[in-house]
Amino acid sequence: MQSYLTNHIEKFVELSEADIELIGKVVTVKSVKKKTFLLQADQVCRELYFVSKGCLRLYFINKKLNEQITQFAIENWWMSDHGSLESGKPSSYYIQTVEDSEVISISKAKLEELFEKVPRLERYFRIVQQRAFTASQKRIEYIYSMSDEERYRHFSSLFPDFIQRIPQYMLASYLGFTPQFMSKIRAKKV
Amino acid sequence: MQSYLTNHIEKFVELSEADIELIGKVVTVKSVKKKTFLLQADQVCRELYFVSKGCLRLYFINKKLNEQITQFAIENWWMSDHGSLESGKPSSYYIQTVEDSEVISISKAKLEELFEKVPRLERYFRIVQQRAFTASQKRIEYIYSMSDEERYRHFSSLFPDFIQRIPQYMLASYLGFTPQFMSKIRAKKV
DNA sequence: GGTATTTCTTAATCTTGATTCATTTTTCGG
DNA sequence: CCGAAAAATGAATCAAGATTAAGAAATACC
Repeated sequence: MQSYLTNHIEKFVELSEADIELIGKVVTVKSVKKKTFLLQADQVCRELYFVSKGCLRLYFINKKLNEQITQFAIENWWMSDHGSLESGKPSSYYIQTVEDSEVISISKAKLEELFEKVPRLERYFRIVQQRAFTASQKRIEYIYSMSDEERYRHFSSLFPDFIQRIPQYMLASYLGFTPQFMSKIRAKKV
Repeated sequence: MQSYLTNHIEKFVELSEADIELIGKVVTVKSVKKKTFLLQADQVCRELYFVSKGCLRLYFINKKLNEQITQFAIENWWMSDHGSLESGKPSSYYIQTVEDSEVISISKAKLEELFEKVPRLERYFRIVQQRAFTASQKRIEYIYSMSDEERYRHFSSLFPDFIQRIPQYMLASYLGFTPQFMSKIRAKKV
C-alpha cells in the first residue's frame, strides 16, 4: 500500500512491492491537532517524523525564556532531534504542530532494522540528509551575509505562501529577531 | 592498502579487502601547501575533499567584500560545496588550505560509481552527512542563543587547541564579527 | 454574540557590536 | 637578519535591532 512517505522515497530510489510492505509495517500514521507536542524538552527523542500534511516547528527555550525556533517542517520534510536520537540523551528541544497535521513516524530502532532489510533506504536517507545539510549551510550563509531586515525580505520573497501559514511571531523567532522589530519592518514597506 | 580515509570509513561500516582496493583506485591523495585553493568562486565544484592532515576553510565574499568563513575542516572531516556538486552550477565559495595539508579527494562522478560497487558506502556517507547536519543545526542554535562574546568564549573553551592553529581574524570571520571586536573581547579577559 | 486570550503594532530608550582610522606587533620571504 | 606584508590592537563614533511598556486588533472559545 502506497503512502505519502513511500511516494516520496520513490522520487529518489526504487522500491519493490515487498519494500513498500516492510516500510508500511514499521511506520505509524497519525492525525495530530494543532499545538500538539511530538517531543518535549527533557525527553529522549526516539522517533523521526515525516510530515505528510501540515506543519511542525522545532524550538528551544533560550536564556531569556523565549521560544527560539530553529526549524520548520512542511509536507515532505523530516523532522527530529538527531542529536538526542543518536546520543540517547534527553533533548533540549520541543517539536510541536503549528497546524492540524498528518505525521508519519518511525522509531530510530525500527529504522535501524529497516536499513538491514531494505538497504536502498540508506541511499534515500543519505540524499535527504545531504539536502538538509545543504539547506542548513545556506541558512548560515544568509545569517552572516544579510541584515535581519534583508533576511526577512529575502525569506518573504522565497516563500510567500509559507509566511501566510504561520503566525508572524514564529517567523520573527525563526529569523532571530523580535516581533516588535518585525512590525517595524512591515510598517515601512507600503 | 589502507589509507586515512578507509580507516575512517571502517569506524562506521565494515570494508572487505576488495572494497578497500576499489576505494583506493578512485581517490587521489595530494599534499597541498598552505593557502592553496581547492575551489574558487565561479568554478563548478566537482569533488569532495577529505582532510587526512591539516586544515581547510570554506568561505565566500560578502557584499562588503569581506571574506565570510562558513566552515573549517580538520583531520577526518569532509569538505565540499554540496550545493554546486549537486546542481552542477558554479559555486560562490572558495575552499582553501589554512595550513600545509594532505587532502584525499574524490570526484562526485567517481563516488556515484563507487556507490554502485560498494553499497555500504551509502551508509557511511549517510552517517557522516547526518553528523554534519547535526553540527550545523547546533551552530544555528548557538548563533541564536548567545551573544557574539558568549559564542567566542564558548568556542574557545570547546576547542582550545583549534583556536591556536588558525589566525584570529579567521575565527572572528567564522563567528561572524570583526577582528576589532575580537581584540576588544580578548583585552577584557585578563 | 460577547468575553478572553493570542497576536500584532507603536514609540521611547538602551546595548551590542560595526565602522573608521591609526598604530603596533608578528610573520615571512629573500 | 632585514624589510615588507600580514595580523592584531586601540579608541571614537555610529547604527541595527533589543527592551520596555502600552494599546489595538484578531481569533478562539463558551
